[in-house]
Amino acid sequence: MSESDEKTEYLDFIREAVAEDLRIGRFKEVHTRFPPEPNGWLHIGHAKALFIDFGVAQDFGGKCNLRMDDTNPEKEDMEYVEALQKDIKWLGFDWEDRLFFASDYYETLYELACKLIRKGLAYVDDLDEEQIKEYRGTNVPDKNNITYTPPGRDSPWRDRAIEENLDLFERMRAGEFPDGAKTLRAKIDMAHPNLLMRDPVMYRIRREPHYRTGDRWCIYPMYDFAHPLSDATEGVTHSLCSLEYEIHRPLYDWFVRNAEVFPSRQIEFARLNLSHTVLSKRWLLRLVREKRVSGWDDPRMPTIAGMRRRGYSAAGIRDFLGRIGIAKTDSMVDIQLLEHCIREDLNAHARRYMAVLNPVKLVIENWPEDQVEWLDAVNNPEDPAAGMRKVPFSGTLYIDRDDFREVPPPKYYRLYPGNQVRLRYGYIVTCTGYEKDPESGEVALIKCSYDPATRGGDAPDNRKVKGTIHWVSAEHAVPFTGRLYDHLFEAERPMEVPEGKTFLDNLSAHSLTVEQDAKAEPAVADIAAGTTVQFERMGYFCKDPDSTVQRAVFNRTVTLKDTWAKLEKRLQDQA
RNA sequence: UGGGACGUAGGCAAGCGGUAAGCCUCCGGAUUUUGGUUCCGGCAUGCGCAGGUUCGAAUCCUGCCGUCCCAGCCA
Repeated sequence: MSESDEKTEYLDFIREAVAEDLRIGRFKEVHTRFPPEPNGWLHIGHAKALFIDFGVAQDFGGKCNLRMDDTNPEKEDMEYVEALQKDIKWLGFDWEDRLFFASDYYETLYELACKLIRKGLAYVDDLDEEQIKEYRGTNVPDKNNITYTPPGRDSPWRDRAIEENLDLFERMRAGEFPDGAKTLRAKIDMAHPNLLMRDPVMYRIRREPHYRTGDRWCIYPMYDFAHPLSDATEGVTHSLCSLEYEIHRPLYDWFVRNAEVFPSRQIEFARLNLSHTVLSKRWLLRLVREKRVSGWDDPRMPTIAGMRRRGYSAAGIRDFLGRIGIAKTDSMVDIQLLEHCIREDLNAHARRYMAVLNPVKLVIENWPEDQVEWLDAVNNPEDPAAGMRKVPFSGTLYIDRDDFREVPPPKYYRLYPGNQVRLRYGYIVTCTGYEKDPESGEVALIKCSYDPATRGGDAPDNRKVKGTIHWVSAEHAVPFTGRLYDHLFEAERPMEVPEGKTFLDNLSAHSLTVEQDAKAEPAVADIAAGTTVQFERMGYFCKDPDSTVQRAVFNRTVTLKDTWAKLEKRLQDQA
């Protein structure tokens, strides 16, 4: 940025705060972290956090760590650690050699807990779960049966001697007490208006093997204690997290201050909500467990793995993340913005091919018998460097059923009896008739005549041909399965359901349509799994790993914008 | 109820006392061998509401209303 720039570049509120911290010398550098718990797959909501954590560090010349926030042995697994890394890497974020685990800090954390005990700021409590809740003074109904929050009461064990606490805590670690028998609590203020400050639990006893530390520990630190101190041991300057942790900040600061560690600053932003889907591990897990989708990487899932399989590009996702902004307002982003970003990226980079999803045969009656012509086709009109390819043309083709009508609706300018249309890169043809299957009543065959002077699609006489449709030569066609995906939920906000219903009732009935009989031009056979291409006029498609040598499977990533479909619907609604 | 936050267009989101950026959606129109792309144009006399301060308020003050979050030995 030159100094002559009148307008300073816009900084979101986090970058503004970070810049200020640097300016006043609160920190000398910027160091952030992305702290997932390895108990689920990464979704687009996490990607927003990733984008902020890594983005802020990068913008200020700092670093961002990847830290597995694994302090709960009941839910975490190495499988997730690996999946998480794969997805983060794929999205384009690089933590270099800084992959850390909160579980590596258990010893440090234990020492810090002892330090707090020695300072008289933590104690071993014998109260059980129910009692702790009761003493905390929450959810108490008053005489009018309205719940209110009276001040809590001190635990009878709150004033144990320091030596006794130290001894008990050591014995907790040594495994002398059964699960849940004792906890270590911070001694703060049982009358604090913020319930989190009413002597929060720091350690619980859980005899559960941890995926990394095995059975070395039977006590595990709680998030509120472990997180600020993990940040501190990594020298994290800015601990960025979502809004629901705002209320935890006083606690975060309390631990930092009293444990006398590096003073990381927590800043909260609004998490992402996306229309027509759900973004919570709990609900996504339920979709998987109840087999409403094929797995965490089902192309309909808002997981990164799902989007990758669907054909979304990392660049498109990153573009989206950059456009939604960062603020503290609870908001819900229209999924159409995501789709727009994906289309924009794919439009520039995806190769074009011709493929027919729902084929109907078209015969050119005046085509020389058995003749095949290999015509030139552009690979990507947005990118001349992508070059050209040859496409075989013959007298028997497939076209999409939707490109022919027995009686055309208003404004329809594709094929219908008497009308002419251009076969892309091929010839201009005129529909001379059609045949129907007597059983089904479906159109079985479309007859056309072609104009030999229009090879390649040009009209030498400059006649106006409004429609251009795609096609596939029948004898050269490569069969494939098309999986057409749509929004998982029809409702914009799937979680908003009437009494007695659940979000599962909002699941869309047509989030997946399978086309078993699709046909593509021969070049499609060479596409590698995982590659996203455009099937002209139909949309972007990604070759699925389920593909076999005999049969390719393509997932529809996203449709092209379809002005005609919109127009037709409007005309139908009017009628 | 107590505590913590947030309200600018259909959806996001700038704005930081000088007269409402931008993006998506939507609606027009031009170009087009993808009804795609691209390009032009339209879309808040108004910033949750009501008062107040000021020459001037989305920005400052007061009061109200609405929405979200917390009340796990989850993170």
